[in-house]
Amino acid sequence: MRKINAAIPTDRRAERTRTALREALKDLVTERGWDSIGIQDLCERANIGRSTFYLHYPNKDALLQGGLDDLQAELRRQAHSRLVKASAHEKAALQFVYGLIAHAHEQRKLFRSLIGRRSGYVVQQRFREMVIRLIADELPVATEKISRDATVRWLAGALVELLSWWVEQKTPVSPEELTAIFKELSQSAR
Amino acid sequence: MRKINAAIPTDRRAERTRTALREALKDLVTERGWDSIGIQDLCERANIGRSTFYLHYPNKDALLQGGLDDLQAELRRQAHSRLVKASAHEKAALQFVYGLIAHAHEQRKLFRSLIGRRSGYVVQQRFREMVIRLIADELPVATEKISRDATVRWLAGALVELLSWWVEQKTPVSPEELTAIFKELSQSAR
DNA sequence: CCAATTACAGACACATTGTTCAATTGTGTT
DNA sequence: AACACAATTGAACAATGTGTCTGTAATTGG
Repeated sequence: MRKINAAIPTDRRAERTRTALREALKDLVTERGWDSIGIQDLCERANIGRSTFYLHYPNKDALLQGGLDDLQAELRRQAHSRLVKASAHEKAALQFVYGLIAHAHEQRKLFRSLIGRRSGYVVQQRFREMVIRLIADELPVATEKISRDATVRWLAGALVELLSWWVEQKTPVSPEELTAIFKELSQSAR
Repeated sequence: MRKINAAIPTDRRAERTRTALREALKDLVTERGWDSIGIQDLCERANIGRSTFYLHYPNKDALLQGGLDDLQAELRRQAHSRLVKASAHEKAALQFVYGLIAHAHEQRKLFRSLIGRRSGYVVQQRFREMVIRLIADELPVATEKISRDATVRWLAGALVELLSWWVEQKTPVSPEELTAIFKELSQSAR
């Protein structure tokens, strides 16, 4: 293993290289999914020497890590702002759900690659973990006999899978409809 | 690609190599997860020549698929026999759920590697597809406005994720309890 | 401007994959 | 038991990808 300067890049070149790589990753994931992408491809797309890649990241996964952190941060921001704007009686749980769905709608192609059939393990896994965290934050504390953890996981799995179905759908279901469907189906969790 | 005789093997040797390979897969997945397993490893563990592998399966995935197909068939059989024995008022759908959960309970370690955090993308994907197929078969035809496909995916995602949670749990929840939890949570789908 | 950092191309050893082939062994059948 | 046939084997092969290391050139921050 080599020493990686994964900390805050001060040099403009490093900055450029990294953003170029992230853009390339996003593009390629959108086009071809995760698994078929090699480091070669990334570097070519990013116009970067292959050996340069290893100066920044030890492998593909490490590169992905950063990108998903960004996505998660954005989703959290969205969820929060929507929550603030929501009227009082709308302040039910799972407000972020619509935010997530809307976001998936806007970036349909990206999400198709993120959670669709062609995506890769790391991506799906991280995405699901993210949704689990989001739900864990927003789900009201259960008083029933069913374990809260179990409910969270159950709900997250359902949401992610439903999203993955939706994103590959050809006939359009509106984000509002999908949100309604999900809430209708998942009402037992309240 | 090569021609694969995936049909019913009449020759004992073929039979033996296949079961040996499946056993090896099961063992290795349990020990090391999916990703780190190479075809080399499989053959060594199964005591099989590497070129022999390709006479039966084109790649790792195909081997896995075969195993999962068996599991699916077995679960279907179980579900059917349960359904026959069930009393009239018990004849709810999704009879296979308990079978799946019980199976996961018996082979906890295997399932942990199959659908747990350390598993690989292909495995999770194939497993989920299997569950989707099972649910699609057993879910009563919906008459409501919610798309049946959506419901199926929603339910499958929930079940798989719940299983994945359960299998990594330390404090024991019994298979019966888990089945109850799942049905309780998912009752909106009826 | 200068010293330090970063990028680069190319080459290297290494691992893995999937294919081919001739020779050998095991099987089902008669 | 003998036969024809199917499966297995090990070895060799090209192709691909990975991670490392080099010397050199370019860019940067101070």
